[in-house]
Amino acid sequence: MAVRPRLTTAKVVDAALELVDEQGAGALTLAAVAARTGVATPSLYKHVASLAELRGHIGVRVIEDMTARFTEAVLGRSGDEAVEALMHAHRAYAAEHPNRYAAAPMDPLHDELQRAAGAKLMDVLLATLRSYGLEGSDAVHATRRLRVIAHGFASIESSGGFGLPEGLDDTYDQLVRMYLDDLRGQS
Amino acid sequence: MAVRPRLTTAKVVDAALELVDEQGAGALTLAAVAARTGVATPSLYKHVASLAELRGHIGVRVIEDMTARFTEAVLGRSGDEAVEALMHAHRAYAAEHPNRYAAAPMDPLHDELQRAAGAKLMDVLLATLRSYGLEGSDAVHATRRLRVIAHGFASIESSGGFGLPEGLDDTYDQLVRMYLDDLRGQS
DNA sequence: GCTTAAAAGCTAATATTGTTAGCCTTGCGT
DNA sequence: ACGCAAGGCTAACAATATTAGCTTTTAAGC
Repeated sequence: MAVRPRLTTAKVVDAALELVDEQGAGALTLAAVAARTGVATPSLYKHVASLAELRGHIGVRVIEDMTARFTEAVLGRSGDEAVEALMHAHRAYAAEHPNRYAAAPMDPLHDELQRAAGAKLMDVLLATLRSYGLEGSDAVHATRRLRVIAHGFASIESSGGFGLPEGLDDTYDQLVRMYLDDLRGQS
Repeated sequence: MAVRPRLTTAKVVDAALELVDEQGAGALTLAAVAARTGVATPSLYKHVASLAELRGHIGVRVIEDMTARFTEAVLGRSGDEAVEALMHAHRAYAAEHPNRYAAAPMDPLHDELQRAAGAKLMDVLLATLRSYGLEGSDAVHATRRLRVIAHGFASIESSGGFGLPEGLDDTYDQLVRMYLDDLRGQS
């Protein structure tokens, strides 16, 4: 055989994400990833310690992707405009990759990679709220409220929990406005 | 008479829920349920069509439980008081059974049982908002916003996604107040 | 009271998956 | 040129979901 294009952990995660996007988290199996990467199943263990660890990598990747998207959305904006852009970027990501979003765990606390990725995401949220001049625990609470709304909506929408998608844009706009009003009133 | 304590679908679901509560959704296996019910694994198929169907039953049960709790919480109250009671009941249920809550799907659309259970839950939400005099799509949007907040918070809290639990009561109170203010302002 | 048929259990068997062990080859560093 | 580690492979094992078919119990009808 010629020079084989060697596999890497990143490529394994790529294939796994494709699989999840296309067929849902339940279809994430080492056998399927192996088939997609053109390799025998046990060979994957040279790049990934276990299926559980692969899931962890997926979580990290999703958080990193979201961080990148949110950062881009927020660049050059501040105040309400930035918060709106951030929240719409959140919804857009979940809408583009519903299975992936549903698969990513909300508790990135299992290993150091996840913790670090989660911390970076949190930094973007905090920075986005910076112009509101929130201090200490006020900033923490405001960040949590933002997460609750963005994740709550994305979670329900991406799993089809709203039933008919009719008027969902309006619902989300109302949520964004509610949050902004609250930020203002809280002062 | 109960010459022999026969197994029933409900008892299988009971055992499955215990298992999920104690060891998480990942530990839900037919073998484990069989062990807990004192029966050989294949015998479970006399009461449940498949593991997937068992998961569906679990979803229905969770929705029914929540409906009962919410109904009780809301009885004899109206307006802001009712909404507060409902939202706190939601959080309490998820906090008492975090694994179960995380395991229950947000899209009860797979079979008729799930759809019916979901509709009943929705009826309670709509009834709770009745005293605000919302009509048509306004009521739909208000219900959705309520779900987003309650589920978003419960989802993150039950999976440990908030990190330190410090001040979570305050965060939730702020969310409840934000929603009530929004309901008022929307009028 | 006896018969019988379905309900509910069991064992055996199969396919799929995660995982480990051990071998073989390739290509890079020296 | 050569050795060795990285990265692939096959074989093997345990656990699981699921199916098939047998046996026993239960309850109902006569």
